[in-house]
Amino acid sequence: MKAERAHFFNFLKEKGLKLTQQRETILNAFLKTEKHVSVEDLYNIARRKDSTIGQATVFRTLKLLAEAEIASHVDIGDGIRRFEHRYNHKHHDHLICLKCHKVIEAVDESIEQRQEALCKKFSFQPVSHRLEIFGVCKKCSGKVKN
Amino acid sequence: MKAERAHFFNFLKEKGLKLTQQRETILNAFLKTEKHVSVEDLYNIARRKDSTIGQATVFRTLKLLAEAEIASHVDIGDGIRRFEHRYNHKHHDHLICLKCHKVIEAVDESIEQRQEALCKKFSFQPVSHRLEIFGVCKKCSGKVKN
DNA sequence: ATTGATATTGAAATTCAAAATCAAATTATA
DNA sequence: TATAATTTGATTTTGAATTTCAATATCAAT
Repeated sequence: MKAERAHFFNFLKEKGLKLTQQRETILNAFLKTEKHVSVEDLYNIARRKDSTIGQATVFRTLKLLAEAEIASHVDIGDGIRRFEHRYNHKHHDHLICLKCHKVIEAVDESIEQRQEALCKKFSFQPVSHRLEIFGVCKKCSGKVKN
Repeated sequence: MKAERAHFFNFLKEKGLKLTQQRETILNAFLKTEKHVSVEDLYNIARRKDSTIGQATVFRTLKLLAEAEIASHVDIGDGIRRFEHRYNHKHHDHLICLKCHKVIEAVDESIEQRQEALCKKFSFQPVSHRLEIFGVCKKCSGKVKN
């Protein structure tokens, strides 16, 4: 978490951008949560530290965090853009529960390898990828109804 | 294509819905194109057959086609919902070119199998999944610039 | 073919997240 | 601390998705 902060401060400096209280507050809030947050989610969290922070600033700071490769987008299929930690986090796939909306992060090396092979087959140079599996998690499949 | 039409007509009947000229025109237009179309794309295509058709009807008909499992959603990452053929089409992954936006459809059985295994590991019951690989296609990577 | 109950249509309005605007406030550098 | 540049937050705007509603079309039963 120290490293992310240093990385972000450096990123700002290199871009000629300024380190503001708001950006720091928002970064800290983002780093502290392990959830997949939307702009609004993080806005509500950050506001607890500084009630004057605006949605627009959260929106813009998340964009910067994505540029700085500290955050990345996640789409869990509900049309709302969410963000997750990226800095020093390995790529992973998502298992998304359709009932409780929990998101499980999973890695499978052999899937990754097969993807590479698939790309080679089409002479396609992969830049990024995403795998989302929608279904019912263990907890929810135990329940009788809903 | 005959089969899809029969399937859709049957779907409508079972739901107590009506077969209208517009729905038929839109279905035909959808079946004829092999592209990944947005509502607007299909609206423009369908309008060539019947200039009085409205966007809302195309929107609603595509929704019905998705319910009837004739169409399914594709998200190529630009925030616009597109649709592709689903009826009697096997599940496939997408290789999406970031430069020319071409979409390659690919299937890899071993990836599918590994996904199943991954779900088992988490006692997760998969319902659907999607794999999108973003990168540069063969054609575009040959070019010197852009 | 006609009827009548019900579904559908298209134009327009609404919704809602994402993005842009702008005057006032803040920051970094000299 | 003065200055130039960036940032902020309230607000507005955008644009795709979705809904509304009065007029129209469909279809099963006459």
